[in-house]
Amino acid sequence: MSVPRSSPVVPASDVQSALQEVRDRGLRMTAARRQVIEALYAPDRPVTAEEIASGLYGRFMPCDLASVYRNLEALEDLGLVRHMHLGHGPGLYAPASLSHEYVACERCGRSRTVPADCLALLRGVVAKAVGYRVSFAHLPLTGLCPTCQEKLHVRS
Amino acid sequence: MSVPRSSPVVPASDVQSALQEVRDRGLRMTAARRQVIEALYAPDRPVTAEEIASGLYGRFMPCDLASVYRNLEALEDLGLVRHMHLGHGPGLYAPASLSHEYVACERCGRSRTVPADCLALLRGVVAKAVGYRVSFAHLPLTGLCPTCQEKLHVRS
DNA sequence: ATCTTTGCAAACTTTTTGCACCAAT
DNA sequence: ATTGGTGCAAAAAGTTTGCAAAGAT
Repeated sequence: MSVPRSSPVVPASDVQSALQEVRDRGLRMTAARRQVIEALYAPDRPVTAEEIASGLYGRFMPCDLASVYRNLEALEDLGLVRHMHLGHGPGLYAPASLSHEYVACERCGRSRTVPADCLALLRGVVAKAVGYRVSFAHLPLTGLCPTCQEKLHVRS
Repeated sequence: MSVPRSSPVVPASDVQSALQEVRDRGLRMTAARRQVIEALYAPDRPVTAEEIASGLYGRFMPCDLASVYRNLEALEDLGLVRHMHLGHGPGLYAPASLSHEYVACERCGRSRTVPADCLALLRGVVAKAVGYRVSFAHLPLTGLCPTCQEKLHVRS
């Protein structure tokens, strides 16, 4: 026991197993690296490198932005982290262990997860139509969320 | 009668009507603006601002990159142009009049168009599953093209 | 003559890289 | 004692902005 660590909201097993995985793969466990990992698992949403570097609004110790990027790349190589782009603005990083994909609203930015069976259906439709095997991880689906559809009077 | 213009490959009507539209909307027809418009319509694929500024590999007169960006923004405001992102790298611009969307291969970069009925099907699936009204214009679908699937031995 | 638009240069944003020092193993 | 990782600073890469001069109307 004795886990007097930073964030109380974190699903401990995920963070812990990520930390373990990193050590097992022979990477050194430094302060910066731990902050990056914990910051990634703390919120329930993808975060920017800048947010991680700044300590996620006081929840963690800040560390250098370059180190954050280098760590994110290392973690991505290990398959623990993935990133996505929403067009303009910085890239968004999330634990790869979260097996779902996202739809993001182009207007308000709110994103939600897409159930796996829906993703499978989408892949089937595209595969049949054009033969591509589509993924929704690096460039997530985007569109208008129900709320913004109302605000913009989008019909049906 | 007397159309000694730059590109012979262009579907003339589109370029011409775009040029007309711009004039009709009260924008001045400058050399730089014409180059941007013609360069957008010339190739059968989305192009980068840099490509346009450089004269599209000798096909058009080069012009300043800042002017290209300003013109692209103006044309986008007019609804004549749209742009999309493929993650890393520069944005890609295309005439908005082309009513189709794209799937891009994450590995080789090759992109092809997605038939409208397939897009409608995709929208239906997502709308039913999560209520979002998805678009594929700003962030196109990405995945692996059939060729790259083979090369990577992706099953089925 | 007016007032957009241009080209150039500089700023800005996001990400990468070089390097000397530090610290995990 | 190694050598991987860190912080800092500078460089890239893509895009935006300020401004005086050029040019379309």
